[in-house]
Amino acid sequence: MDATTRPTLESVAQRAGVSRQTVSNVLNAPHLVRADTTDRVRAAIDALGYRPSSAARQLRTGRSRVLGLRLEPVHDGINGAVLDRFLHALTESAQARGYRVMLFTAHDDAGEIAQYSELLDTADLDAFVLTSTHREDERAAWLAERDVPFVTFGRPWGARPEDAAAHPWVDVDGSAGTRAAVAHLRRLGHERIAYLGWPDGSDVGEDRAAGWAAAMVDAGHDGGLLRRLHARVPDGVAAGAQAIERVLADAAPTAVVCASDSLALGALTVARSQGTTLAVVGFDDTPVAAAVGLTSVAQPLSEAAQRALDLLLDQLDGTGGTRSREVLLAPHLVERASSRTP
Amino acid sequence: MDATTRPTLESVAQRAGVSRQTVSNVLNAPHLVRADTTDRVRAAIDALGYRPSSAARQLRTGRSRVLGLRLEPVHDGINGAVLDRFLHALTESAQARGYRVMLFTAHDDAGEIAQYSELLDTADLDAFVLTSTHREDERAAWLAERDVPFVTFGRPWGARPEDAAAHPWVDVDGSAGTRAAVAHLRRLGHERIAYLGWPDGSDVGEDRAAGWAAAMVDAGHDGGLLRRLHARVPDGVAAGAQAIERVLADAAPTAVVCASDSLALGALTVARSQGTTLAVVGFDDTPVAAAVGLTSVAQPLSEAAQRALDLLLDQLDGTGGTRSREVLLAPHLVERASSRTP
DNA sequence: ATCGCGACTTGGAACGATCATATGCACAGG
DNA sequence: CCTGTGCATATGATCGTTCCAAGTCGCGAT
Repeated sequence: MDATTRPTLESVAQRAGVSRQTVSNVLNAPHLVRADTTDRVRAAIDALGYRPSSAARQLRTGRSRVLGLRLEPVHDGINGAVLDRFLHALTESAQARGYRVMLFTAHDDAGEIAQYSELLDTADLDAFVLTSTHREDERAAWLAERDVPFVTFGRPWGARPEDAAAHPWVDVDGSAGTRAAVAHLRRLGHERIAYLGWPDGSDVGEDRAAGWAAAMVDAGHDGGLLRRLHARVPDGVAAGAQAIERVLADAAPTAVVCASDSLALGALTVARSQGTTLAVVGFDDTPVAAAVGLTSVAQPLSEAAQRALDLLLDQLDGTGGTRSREVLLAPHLVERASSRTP
Repeated sequence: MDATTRPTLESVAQRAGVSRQTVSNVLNAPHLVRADTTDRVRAAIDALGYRPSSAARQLRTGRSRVLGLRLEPVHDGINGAVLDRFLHALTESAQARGYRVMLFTAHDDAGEIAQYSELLDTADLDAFVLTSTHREDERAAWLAERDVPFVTFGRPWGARPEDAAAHPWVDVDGSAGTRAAVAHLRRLGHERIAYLGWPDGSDVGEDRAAGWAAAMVDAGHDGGLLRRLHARVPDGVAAGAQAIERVLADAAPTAVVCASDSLALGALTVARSQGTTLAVVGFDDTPVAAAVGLTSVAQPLSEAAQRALDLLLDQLDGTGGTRSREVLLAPHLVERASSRTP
């Protein structure tokens, strides 16, 4: 009983009166070991407080049970909270399955790829989780080329249909989110429902805008009015405020659906200061939305993280147990005071 | 040139015409190797694209160059952004020094300690960074007892003076922050400056409140008025709004300093909706503050992370180069539209 | 010419796990 | 009675690095 030395497979084996390999089998291939031997070994493991050294295992197997994720700079803390919650859920799910999350930073995609390369070479990371996918994302191609398991949180955006199945991914259906927002507002009696979205070029933005537009067309609105109800501005509270003022003056909507809580917060501020009864719906259900009573489209981040992990484990262990390699989750609307009857 | 096999010390040594150990020395103890030999070895390393296996190194040395950090659940995304930015800065600094950050989650301090134990045993983590320190924090004692290097982001709060030097820590001087806020407001001509803080029991809260109180006493205000200007409410936007209404009615302040941006946002909302010219100063300079034009006390999070890392490296390598084991950083005020002349 | 010394280099052992292969053993079939 | 089969367990080799003790080399001193 030397308290200073960590127990190893060898010392456990000695105590249980078996060999190294038998102890290893108890842990990694229990079906090979007879029940009574297993019991004796387990007792020895508990008695000594044995825990396997991941360094030794990693050296031998080439696997580390560690996932890599790039921590992006906090551009906008309002929307940044989305990734924060995803990260927390991912860490928790991974931990429950015996995996860890290791962070790294990079200033651009090329830097991220350089980090992949270094982490794979030195730390033997098992897989990566990519966020903020975008058009012509070279990161996915780089990893795929090298047969490194990975999932993206975000669809593979691209013009060609085969891009959609390029690699495993998890995403939230933004279009369904804005559609639900419109449905909610129409149920409350709103008809002229505006949309505050981002400028062209953002695929996520197009997706969210498309849901609103489709729902409005379904409701019988024609193209001319839709164009006047649709503002495209860069993300931000101030931009949202200015945009809603223009749209209010031009098209007199009674409600507005926004591509983000930032834009929605701007709209809400204007509405409240002008005493207007404009109903506002945001997107992402950030803590700010909860704080100011803003109805918002909530992404199921916890589930997204769980599913992303499943997709990874399928590639790593085969223990993920998923059917499809593409997972599109439906968001749900969190109703608060900002959406009321017109 | 076998593309399928990673280069090892051995293959580099062969190519350079030296032995394994010499290559290792070039990397870890360059002073032992003659200059021309070093050059040849370096050339071989570059030619083969050699990168040391951290698993093998870890197995031999018992060090992993990995830091552990508990990712707390996102209680309030407004203030949660503070830890988010700290984490980003920490990851970046660590990466620059050859260290990585590994995450874990836990539901309470006991769970966190269980994770320490497991991570130390299995993954040989080199050190931990603790956040959200509080009174009678058992985590620090557990780690200290086992001689595990760690730093806390947050002072060791405790009654006895010797607690302050219990272990290395980095913190931001909240008291100096609120003091600076009061000074700023007085410079603008404000005299009756209220304070929205948290209920008793939060050491961070007491610290911030103390700065305001001291500055007000310096300005010649007496205890009676101070008590009426000081509200204690749980954190949150709604709580902030209600509290400022009470204080406005009771003590008629022209400005208010808040313990958080959440409280400040509540105060600001009330001020704007009532058309009052109340000046508001928040705390933490979260992205929300920037978004809504709220003057706020900014914590130097990037520097805090850097200093925390230095304190760790001092314990690990001796390469941190710090003098003191306690680092108290001064915050600075970010002035925006919410603070104006009365 | 030999020795000693310092500067540099070398090969073996070790870290703690897993892989591949070998052995012991019980039992059934020829 | 011997052999083949299958299962449970044991043994040796290996992953790639660093530690350790011993080795080689050139060069000036004796």
